[in-house]
Amino acid sequence: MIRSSKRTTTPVRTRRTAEKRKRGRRPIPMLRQRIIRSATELFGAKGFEQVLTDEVALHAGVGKGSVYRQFGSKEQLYAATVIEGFKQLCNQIEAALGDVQSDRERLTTIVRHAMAYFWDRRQFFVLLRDPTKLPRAEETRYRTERGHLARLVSDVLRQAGREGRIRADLDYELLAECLLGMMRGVQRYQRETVRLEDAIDAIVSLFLDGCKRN
Amino acid sequence: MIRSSKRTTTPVRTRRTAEKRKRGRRPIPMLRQRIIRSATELFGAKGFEQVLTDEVALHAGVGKGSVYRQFGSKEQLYAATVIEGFKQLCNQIEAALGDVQSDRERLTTIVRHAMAYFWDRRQFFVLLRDPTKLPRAEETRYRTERGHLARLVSDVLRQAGREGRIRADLDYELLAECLLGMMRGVQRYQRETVRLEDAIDAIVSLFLDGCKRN
Amino acid sequence: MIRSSKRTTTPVRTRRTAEKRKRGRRPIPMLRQRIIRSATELFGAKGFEQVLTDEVALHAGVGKGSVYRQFGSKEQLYAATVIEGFKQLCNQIEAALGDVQSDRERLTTIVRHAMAYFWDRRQFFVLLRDPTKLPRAEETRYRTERGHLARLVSDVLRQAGREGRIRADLDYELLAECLLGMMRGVQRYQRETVRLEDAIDAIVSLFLDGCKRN
Amino acid sequence: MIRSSKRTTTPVRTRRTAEKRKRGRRPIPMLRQRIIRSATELFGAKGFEQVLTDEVALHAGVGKGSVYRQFGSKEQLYAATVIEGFKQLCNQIEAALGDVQSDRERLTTIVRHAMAYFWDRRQFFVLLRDPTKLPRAEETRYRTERGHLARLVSDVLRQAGREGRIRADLDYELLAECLLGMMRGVQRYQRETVRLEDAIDAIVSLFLDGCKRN
DNA sequence: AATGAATGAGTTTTCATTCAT
DNA sequence: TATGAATGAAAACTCATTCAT
Repeated sequence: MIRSSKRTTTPVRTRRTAEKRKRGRRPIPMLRQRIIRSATELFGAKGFEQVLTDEVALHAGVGKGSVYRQFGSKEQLYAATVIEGFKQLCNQIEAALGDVQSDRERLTTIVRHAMAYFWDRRQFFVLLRDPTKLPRAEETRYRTERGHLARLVSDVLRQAGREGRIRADLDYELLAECLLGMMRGVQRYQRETVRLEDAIDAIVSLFLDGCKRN
Repeated sequence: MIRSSKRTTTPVRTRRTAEKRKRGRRPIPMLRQRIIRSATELFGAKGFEQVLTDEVALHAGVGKGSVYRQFGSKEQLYAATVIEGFKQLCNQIEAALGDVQSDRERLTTIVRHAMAYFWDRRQFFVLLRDPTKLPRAEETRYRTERGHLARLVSDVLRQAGREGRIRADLDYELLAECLLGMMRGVQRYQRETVRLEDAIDAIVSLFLDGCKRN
Repeated sequence: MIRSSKRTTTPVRTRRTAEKRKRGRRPIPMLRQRIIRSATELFGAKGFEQVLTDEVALHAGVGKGSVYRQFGSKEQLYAATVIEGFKQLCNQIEAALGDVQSDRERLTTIVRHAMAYFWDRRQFFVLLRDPTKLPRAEETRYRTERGHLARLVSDVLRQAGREGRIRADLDYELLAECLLGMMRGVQRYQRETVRLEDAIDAIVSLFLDGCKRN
Repeated sequence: MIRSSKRTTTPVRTRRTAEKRKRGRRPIPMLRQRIIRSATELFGAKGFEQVLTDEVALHAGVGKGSVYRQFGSKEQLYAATVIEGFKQLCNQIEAALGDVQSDRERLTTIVRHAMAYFWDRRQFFVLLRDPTKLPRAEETRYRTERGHLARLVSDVLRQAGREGRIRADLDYELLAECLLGMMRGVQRYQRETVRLEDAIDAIVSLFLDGCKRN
């Protein structure tokens, strides 16, 4: 049955029982979390179509029926997984951004967290092929969360722009996608040939300064 | 099976045209091309797993058996399709680069062609999830062609670097992937909100100059 | 996957009946048996390649998926079917041999049961064309069971030989195959023209006494 | 193109040009013979369903279309092949029987030739699964030729019976099938463990004398 | 007449989803 | 409620047969 890794979760729960949200003994969400965790791992590593529902259930130590009870369909499970991933990542980034001031460091923080997150989930850059197929609610949440990540970047830019440190004639949303795209490109095609820290640095530098000798 | 090496055959064919292609039903002229064209369209629009072999055959106006006779498997058809696409794109770019001098224009040429090519083939940025699954020969050709595209970019950079117009302390291969990644990001997440020409310009400018006010 | 070793499990099952078979939908009682029964009928009548997996499922009143869940492939289903058939036949024969003394009657018993068994399963004399294609375990079990049938014959002969009632200079294994071969030959080419009892008698007499006038 | 083994045929043809039948430059039958020869080899070794029409054509060094032009269908090619095989075998046996007198030697002659013939064509003992599927004409010819082989045996028996050397109360047709069946059984299940000459001897002895000590 | 490229009906197999317990 | 056995629609692939040359 495998009932795999509960890892460090148990002590954590003890430590933070106070945290308002969802700590109050809901029987199902635990199970839901386990599934999402497994799904993240598997989908992230192999991509949507390469993962069987059975695999997720097995890996989560959960009956396959439960996966369907919780998520309704494989597609929705995937959506939930990706959404959850974005949420976590955005939370991490937001928390980390609190301490940081300079534009370069803010962007480095974002890039570092995102690249680290996707380093083991390389397939998540692929994302929902066709969010249109999702139930309306999921589609919206998906777009929202994915947008959130992009907005974290564009917000940094917008502020820098407003405060005159970067050019003001730019489309910050577009630039945000450029930054995310660079990360993906490096992730996919250069992960074997470059050190993560160097990649982060190269990306941020390119983004801020460009290639031109100045 | 037969169908083998076309590489060095070209001169030979010239020599013995009379003896070849004699027995049996003559191949339908552009059959293989027709299939590739349909496959490009369908895979490009919907992605590998969303396309049925039957669809490709139907769309190409060809029997399904012919698809398998020509390509052996759906996976190999996909590989052939993508490889062919890269080849065409690279050819186009190389031809177009002939006329162009400045770095900015060279990069703009590359970006324009690539974005135009993928504009209707958005799924091709996804590419082979797992080239490992291909027969050795296909895998190699795939890596070669994909590499070719990246090299077109890095070559421009390298030259510019050598000639002192851009910084020399950069990893040009990494930067090439950044450029391609930006294109993909914009393609995927901003195609509804931005005009193609603006996107091209934004990407090249960002790449060369960065965001920083100078 | 699970489904594993039934051999030594029997005692265990008795011990822990309560804990097992608890979770999830309970297996449809004789599902596997139902499939084997249908497969026996169809394969026996028409031979391996003439039977569709769908037919077996339909005939068994079972979903096609269940056939694959239980047996993994058509080839393995066939193996299981033949093996099961031999087992049953050998059991029957062994049970029937208990009561019988004379060599002639012992052989008649074997021949009668075997011919009756194959009378409706004429294709089973064909057997596995190429047991090599089976998973190792199945191949072994197949050879074992097929050998078992031959050994039932050769054992009778060996005993008769030891006790001096038949010639001692004979290769009993070879003779066993001769006997089985005769049954098949008659089965296949004379079933329309002879009564079963006469055939049995003719075979046993020929086997023991030969054609020669004495 | 392979144009395979013509072996020792060429000299033989030179030697016996006189032989009336079909030596007179018929353009097509040559081709037909080549196909039948290949088909015999392949069907004999692997069985009907394991052989592809392409294989036969390739092995015969002939276009696949020619196979269809000559035989109409794979099923009919198979029939022709088997019929031809029986014909040859029967001819050989009849020729060889001319010189021989005693019953034992006559049977030995038959068994030796048949076993030798099938030794490399083990699948031919399987024969037509369902001759009913053939066009009427082929079905008839098949039954005739197969019957011919059996009759060669039963004729020997009949004569021996008439002349009082073997028991007269026997069904000679049935016995003939017994003899052929024994050959097949040994062929299939004992070919690894017994020398051909010993098998022949054992079969004939069993057939004539039975197992019983006399 | 001979050839082999093209074809598509027919099969096996997979796997998301359902459902009895 | 949670489970995993059962299901069958969907898909890839094969190969006997056809047909243009």
